[in-house]
Amino acid sequence: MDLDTIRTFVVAADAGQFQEAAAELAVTQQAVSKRIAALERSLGVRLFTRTARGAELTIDGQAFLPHARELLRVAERAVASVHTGRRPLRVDVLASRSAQSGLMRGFHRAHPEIELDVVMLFDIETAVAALRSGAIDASFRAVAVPGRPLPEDIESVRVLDESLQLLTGPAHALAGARSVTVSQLAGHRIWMPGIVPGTEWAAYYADLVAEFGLTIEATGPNFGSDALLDTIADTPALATFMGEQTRLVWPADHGLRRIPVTDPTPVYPHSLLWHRDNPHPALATLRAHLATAAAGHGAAGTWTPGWVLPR
Amino acid sequence: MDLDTIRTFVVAADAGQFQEAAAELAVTQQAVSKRIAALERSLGVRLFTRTARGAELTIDGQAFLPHARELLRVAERAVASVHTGRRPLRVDVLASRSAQSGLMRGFHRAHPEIELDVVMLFDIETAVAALRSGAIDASFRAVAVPGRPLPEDIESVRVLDESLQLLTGPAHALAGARSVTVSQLAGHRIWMPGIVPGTEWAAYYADLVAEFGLTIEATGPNFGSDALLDTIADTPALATFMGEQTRLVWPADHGLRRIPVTDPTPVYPHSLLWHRDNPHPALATLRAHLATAAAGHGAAGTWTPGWVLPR
DNA sequence: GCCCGGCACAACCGGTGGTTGTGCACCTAG
DNA sequence: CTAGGTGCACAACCACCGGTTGTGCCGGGC
Repeated sequence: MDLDTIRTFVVAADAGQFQEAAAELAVTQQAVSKRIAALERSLGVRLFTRTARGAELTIDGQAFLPHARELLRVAERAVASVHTGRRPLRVDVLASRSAQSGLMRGFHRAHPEIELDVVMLFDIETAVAALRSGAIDASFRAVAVPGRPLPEDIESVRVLDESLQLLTGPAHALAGARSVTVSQLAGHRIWMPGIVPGTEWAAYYADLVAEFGLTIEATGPNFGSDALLDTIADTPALATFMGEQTRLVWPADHGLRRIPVTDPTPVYPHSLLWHRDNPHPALATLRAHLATAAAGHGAAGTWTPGWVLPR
Repeated sequence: MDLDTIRTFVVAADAGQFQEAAAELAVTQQAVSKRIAALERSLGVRLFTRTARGAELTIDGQAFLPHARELLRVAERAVASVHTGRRPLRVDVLASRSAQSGLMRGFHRAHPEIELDVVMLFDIETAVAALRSGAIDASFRAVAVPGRPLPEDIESVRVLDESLQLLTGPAHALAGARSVTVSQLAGHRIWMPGIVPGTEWAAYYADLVAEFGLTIEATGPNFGSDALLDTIADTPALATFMGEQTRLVWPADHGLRRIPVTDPTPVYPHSLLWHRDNPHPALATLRAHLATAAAGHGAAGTWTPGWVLPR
């Protein structure tokens, strides 16, 4: 199916005749006739009834028309999404089910008129490069990693502290606990496949390990969260960390437990990053929205790495 | 832009390599390569970075991907809309801004999961034929026109009584009235272009004229509601009837007045029609919805033609 | 360093989709 | 009733798009 054909259908439906549609599309009447005939053949229904003074929509044609218009609208938005200049606000998040996506959903609910595109970059270095090049407009990252200060043309504001929770299977030694302290975790194996050395999240967990003497294993390839949850559910000796706001997709609950961690509660500090000179009008709206929506975090009894800037 | 190309892009993005995408699409790797290259050329951006073990999305590619998926979803729905068997519920309404559209909007709000297609047929005869052929699933019409009884396989229920209002320009003699009685309208010219003899709405207005001695002119071609409103606004001697729930689109208010009519208030009786044997599951939902939403009409002091069945 | 996996380029070819030319049906005016 | 005009469809022709096969190049891994 070809969008030119769809457009031809819409123009012909609006014009009420093929002749005029052909003129508008700068092709011959015969070409319009053939396009419509091909579309009708591929759909298996008649879209127009041909009359002596034009062509009018059949019932099927009337039903199809709004869908055809929608198709053209979506196509236009798709093209605009990669068109430099007045494109949707492009935001980099950690993962599609992370707390950051929750923030973006909240922003979308508050400003449904603002077009958004969400991408997921590798690490803060990639994100900063993308911000500077204009490839993205904003990024959620943990900032101020030692040895990797933000360039001065990149600004940031801390928008959300997310508590970490322990995720275990039903047979894990701590599965029955209402909550666990960090010191209780020493000696337990915590498995976090997919941690890549050199990234800002690796730095976060490295600090967590160093400060509290935890055992975090990053071994094995990351086969996705499904495989991770599968293994956690079936392996009594393994647990993992997960943000409290992470939305798990777990068809039948395999007995997974989400257990709060205390004394102190490790929190992951999400900051919004943007380029000082980014002119996208929606960026200011996003910043304003997050400024209001992000209150009430950073409580006592929590832990972040020492390099995290105060709020 | 070709939807096959879009599908190729999505499959390649999911697969992470052209080779596998080609196998899934049953074409050669070279064909995929050419399709992607053509898409990139037409969009003016690079969508994939080619690596030694496949192709991964660029930032632009990541931004484009959800739009591409949406495009395929919309295309699928478009095809389904004309596909016999498990297609959206297809409802015939009088006009896109009529009270019936309001009912359908309410239904859609109550049941957003039900797919709807709205068409506008010529008159009740066409609608009944379309109901019997299965081309539509339901129709809003005024029923029981003399000499045109419903076939026994078509069922109906009265769902909404809509009061008529007088619409005048600012210079009309009645423009200042808070309300007018039907008898006051005698002698005034009421203009309703587009009334086609033989239709059920023509029968309604014919009865209205006969009963109260009004003057309704149906002269002149119907150039659409914009042209009608334009003329009404500028012509002191002309007024027209309009349903109280009709949504007017009138950029800058040209001083149009909507004046209630009383003693009695003419109301247009909207009934829902459907075929006795129509198996569409959403049809029962629509009937149930309208049964609850349609209460509180049919008040005293209103008028309908004698042939209208009691509620 | 060699092999292998994966993408791109080249050459070739068939079919799709455009054009011009023409016929036919229907409406309308005289 | 007929003649003319309008508008769509069919036929023939042709160019180019989009597929194939064949091959080269690049990068990673044993």
